[in-house]
Amino acid sequence: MGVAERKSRERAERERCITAAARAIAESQGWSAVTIRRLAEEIEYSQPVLYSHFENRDAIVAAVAIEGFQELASVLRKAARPKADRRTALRSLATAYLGFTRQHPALYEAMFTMPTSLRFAAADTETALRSAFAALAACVGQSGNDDGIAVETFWAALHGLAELERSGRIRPGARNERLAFVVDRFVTG
Amino acid sequence: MGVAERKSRERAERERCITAAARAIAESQGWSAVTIRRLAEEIEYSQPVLYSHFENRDAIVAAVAIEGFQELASVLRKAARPKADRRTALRSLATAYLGFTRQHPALYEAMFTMPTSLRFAAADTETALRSAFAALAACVGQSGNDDGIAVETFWAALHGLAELERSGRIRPGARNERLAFVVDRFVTG
DNA sequence: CTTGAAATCCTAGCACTGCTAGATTATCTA
DNA sequence: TAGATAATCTAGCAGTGCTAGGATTTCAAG
Repeated sequence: MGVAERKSRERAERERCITAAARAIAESQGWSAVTIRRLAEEIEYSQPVLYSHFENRDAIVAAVAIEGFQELASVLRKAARPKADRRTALRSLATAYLGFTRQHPALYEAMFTMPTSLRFAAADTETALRSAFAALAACVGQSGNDDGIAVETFWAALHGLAELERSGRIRPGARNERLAFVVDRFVTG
Repeated sequence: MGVAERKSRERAERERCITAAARAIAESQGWSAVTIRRLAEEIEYSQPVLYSHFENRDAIVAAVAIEGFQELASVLRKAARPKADRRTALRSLATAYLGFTRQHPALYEAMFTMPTSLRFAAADTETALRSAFAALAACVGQSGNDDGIAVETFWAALHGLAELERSGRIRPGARNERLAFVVDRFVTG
């Protein structure tokens, strides 16, 4: 009896629709426009249906964030293809990271700025986050026994640049100079 | 007739109470607990009175953020007292910055994470923000004609560390190592 | 094909939010 | 003391996340 499979497939598809709608609305009108009623209207179901898929609104944001971590990991892996020297490798990585944050600001917001409960979420979060971090670590590497200090710090520098740029606290014109500067600090790592 | 002066003094005092209450509630229960009704109850006035002081809720958050920028500038200025070498100066600055973010997480959140409209706010924001930035620049300095690139990047590194640490994305135990690492990258600036 | 159970879904509503119009009260001037 | 002005409150709107309980559909057994 394939009826159970069909139902579960339809459920999965509907769940995909919910996160897709949430992401689309957030990216075009901000996360405050992502309301349960709006999402329900979008998928053409009543509001309570959403709560059979997600525990609450934050869980929807978290689901989108996990998507984001997976995509970021993929982007970083592609950017970290073995390059000639360390400088161009780091530059490629940093460019990819900052490009991602600029192309998907709402997604990045869901990943880092929004829900404080995300770090306690399902194991998916952990693995997706670790995957993205691993992509960073593979490129930044660790000199001697620094135990990932360099990777964490490099990540923090990129994240800080992304956030300050997004909020308009640093000059957008000097973007490339800052990128070159931060890469320069880390080539001799 | 000092009646007008008294009234304006009382108004200013009440305004101070509002931001103080907002800040206190935010720091103890998060910004989501800072509601207009709650603030009204706190200052023992009805809700509409708040709107004779601030245009909307965001303006209250912005007012708290400005306070934060002023305090951060003060903290950084104190930490940037002329030291022997550049390394200890940078280390003192970074320690002060990260200490501030840890001691006033909600305040820092209002300053950087929360309202996207803050950068367009009153001139007070600009001056307060510039003041804090100047305190950073005075210590980091700029080698040659980099036009503040080093300062912006250093700031971004600190901000990134603060955010990733707050959200539990990097190990809290390695805090000092990261601080030493980032300072190390910038001594030869 | 019909029937009863089970899964599915929707209507209606609660408590809360930011915000505001209009009535009410207090305050000061003449 | 009377009138005008300023200050304040009451009551309510539209919207939010979320949920209980009833209605509907779906499916398996007779």
